[in-house]
Amino acid sequence: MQNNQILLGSLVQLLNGIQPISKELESALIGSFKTKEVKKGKILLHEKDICKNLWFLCEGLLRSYHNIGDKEITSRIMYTGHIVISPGSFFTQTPATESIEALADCVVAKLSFTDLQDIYKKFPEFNYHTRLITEQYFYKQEQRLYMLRKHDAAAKYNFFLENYADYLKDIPQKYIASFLNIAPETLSRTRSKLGKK
Amino acid sequence: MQNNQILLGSLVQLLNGIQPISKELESALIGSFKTKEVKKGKILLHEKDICKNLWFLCEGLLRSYHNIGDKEITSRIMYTGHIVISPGSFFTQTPATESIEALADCVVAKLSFTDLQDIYKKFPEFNYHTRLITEQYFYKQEQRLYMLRKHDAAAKYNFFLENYADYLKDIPQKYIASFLNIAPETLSRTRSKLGKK
DNA sequence: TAAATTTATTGACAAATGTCAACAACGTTT
DNA sequence: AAACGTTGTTGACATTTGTCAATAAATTTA
Repeated sequence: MQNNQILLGSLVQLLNGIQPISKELESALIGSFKTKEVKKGKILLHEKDICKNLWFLCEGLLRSYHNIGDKEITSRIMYTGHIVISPGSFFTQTPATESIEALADCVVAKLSFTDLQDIYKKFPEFNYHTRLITEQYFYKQEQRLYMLRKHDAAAKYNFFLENYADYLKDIPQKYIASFLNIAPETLSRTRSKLGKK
Repeated sequence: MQNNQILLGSLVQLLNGIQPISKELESALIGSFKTKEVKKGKILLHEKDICKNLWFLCEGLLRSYHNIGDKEITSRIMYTGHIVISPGSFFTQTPATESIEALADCVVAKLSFTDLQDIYKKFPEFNYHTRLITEQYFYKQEQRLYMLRKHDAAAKYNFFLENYADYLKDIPQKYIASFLNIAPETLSRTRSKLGKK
């Protein structure tokens, strides 16, 4: 395992891009994150557990999913550079209604909810950074909402291609299908109509 | 028009509930908001305009909508007590891809983007409040995402009943239908099957 | 209040997607 | 390489929802 400084480089860069952070905040963050490997297929967060950590996805690919009836529905797909939480559960520290699974071997850096609160206390200016990041994720989420209101399967799949093309080959189609809210068979047919893009 | 202090009472209460705000911040906020009436049918924000204001909905009912092809799609329904913006447009000060319309006579208090930035500068602790509010709205939005992935029209309409029952009679059915991503005819039939709840 | 306009309902039908089943392709393990 | 389990594809068909049209109901305007 490489050291935190290197693995968290892009996170620090992201924060500095919003507003330069002090050396003190930077080292508090780097000191609080614990990096670890998560193998493909492993579950990072189990439904009904409280999401006690925030993860920075240094490298890899994740999906979140929940169950409706007997069906498993993929709600988000998260790739390198993402900040990962189960929003409802993390924000309110209540049991999660979704699980998070590694779709590839990952390196994640985790920060506990309580350590994060300590950082907010010591460095209130950090609220500015996370406000802007939350705003960004909010907007991204809104775009997924628009996608789901698109008329037909082809339009939804095109949204996927525009936004997740780089990860296409690493995500099993059945997960893409449930992410787009269509049956796997429909996705298969849609793809062959569109010429297997 | 009543004075700001009264109309913004519930906003101040909301903020104090997160963390008590100083008298200075409170009066800066009350001084920066401008209240006005918006009549039913009026457009608060036009698509392609930049969302230069944040509104606090003191009283009334709003919807946001955008066009896909020749269809108008209602994306959000906002009622008394909501903080209202077009997220993508307000956060980045770029043209909006949606419009916001009054579904009833409203009283709104508006705060310009620049005045808000001034408040952030003078009262950096305010980032804490807005971070938590953004987190809350984020979570609400996620629930709408879940709703759209529900199987059938009845499940979607039940979500609506659970979350917007109080406003049922004030929202034309065609808007509810597009909010749920179903045809108005389908909603009409679904309602009669469920017994006109 | 009456007329005009918009919205909601209902029926008939078309189209898209879901479901079930069989089989093929792929990946993993041995 | 063979055997296994999983995933993806394809066909047949059922189901749901969308579309179009006619009418009724409600709302707005004159």
